[in-house]
Amino acid sequence: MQDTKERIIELADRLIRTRGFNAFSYKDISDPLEIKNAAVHYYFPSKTDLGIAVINQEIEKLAINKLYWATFPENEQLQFFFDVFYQRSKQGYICLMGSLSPDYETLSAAMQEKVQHMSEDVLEWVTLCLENGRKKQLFHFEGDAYNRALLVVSNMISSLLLARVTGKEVFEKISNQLLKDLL
Amino acid sequence: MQDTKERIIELADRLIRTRGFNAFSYKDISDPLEIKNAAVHYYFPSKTDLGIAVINQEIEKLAINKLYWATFPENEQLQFFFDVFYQRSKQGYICLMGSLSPDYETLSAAMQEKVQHMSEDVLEWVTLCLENGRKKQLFHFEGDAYNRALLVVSNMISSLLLARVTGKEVFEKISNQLLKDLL
DNA sequence: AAATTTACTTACTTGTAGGTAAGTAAGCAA
DNA sequence: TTGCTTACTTACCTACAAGTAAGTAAATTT
Repeated sequence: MQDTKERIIELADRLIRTRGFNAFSYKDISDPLEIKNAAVHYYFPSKTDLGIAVINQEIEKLAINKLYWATFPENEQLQFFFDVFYQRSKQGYICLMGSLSPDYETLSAAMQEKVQHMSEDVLEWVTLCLENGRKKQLFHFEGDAYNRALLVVSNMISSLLLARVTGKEVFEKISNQLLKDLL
Repeated sequence: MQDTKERIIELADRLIRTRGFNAFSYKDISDPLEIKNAAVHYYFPSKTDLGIAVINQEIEKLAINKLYWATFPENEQLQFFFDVFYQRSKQGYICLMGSLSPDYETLSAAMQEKVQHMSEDVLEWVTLCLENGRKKQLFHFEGDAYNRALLVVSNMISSLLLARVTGKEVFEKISNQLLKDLL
């Protein structure tokens, strides 16, 4: 039953996005899955191990998406990217970066490294997407593509945060404004 | 010694910004101040009371700043606003919104309300600042001022988050890009 | 001078956190 | 069929979380 391991990661992912890494316990995982907390420790000896598994899964998901999106023009690629966040906003979830970066100082060195890795991955992809899109005249913006990518990523992260507090319509308002500025 | 109460709020504020609301305990406050944890409960019976006090202080600080800034032209007002965040980024602190919104679902109803209040306050001010600044031709942007304010606030929040993970230079890159787009 | 309030401390409680050691039933491998 | 591995459970531990009840010394009010 490798199934259990995947269900633990799945639930941990949801808990990190909804409550935060420091606000869920092994009990929050073992109870709904109807196993004992020691069973969670069996697969993930420490909470750090579990956190890392969740981040790794996210990094892999991005890698798969990147491959799939690569066949489309850059403006559509960026739209796909936004859609990932849009789906999350509808569920009331935030993204891993938005959840883990506030807790950054409380995370183990190993988790901090993974969080860094993930953010670099995302920023690198958005930078390339914007850069290539501009060359093809699909995007129009001034300045360094990396700086523009920072703006895009930054807005994705915190529009999910704001959406939770001030209402879900906020996400669409921010992403529409962002796109208008770029196209 | 009303002093103790203020020092508790001060330290709680720092802990919320550095570690997160769910990642500090009364011990983290009582130890450095060399008092007992019950002394913290004396001033703030529950953790929620303490959280609310911290948010209230922030709302008051903004109110004072708003009054002071009002005598300046809007582009300078916005620069002052950015500077508040810039100072935080240099300290490695994040803002209250960036810290409390990921934990939003785990907060008491009373704290959730306060967080909402704070975010509405900030958004209202930035919206007015942008709107008035545009009328005076100090800002140049397309679309609704509120949507643009969302973008500005959203970037302030998450540039502090990103700065923590990918380096402090990120804050300046984002805010410079933002200002360039507006001026 | 007596009563009350302020600003705490002492000493506790209950609950839960993350984690571990030892056991076990079922499956598979030699 | 014996032994090893997998996938857990049982039963526990230590640490600490938030919170409280009762006490107290000093200051303030009446």
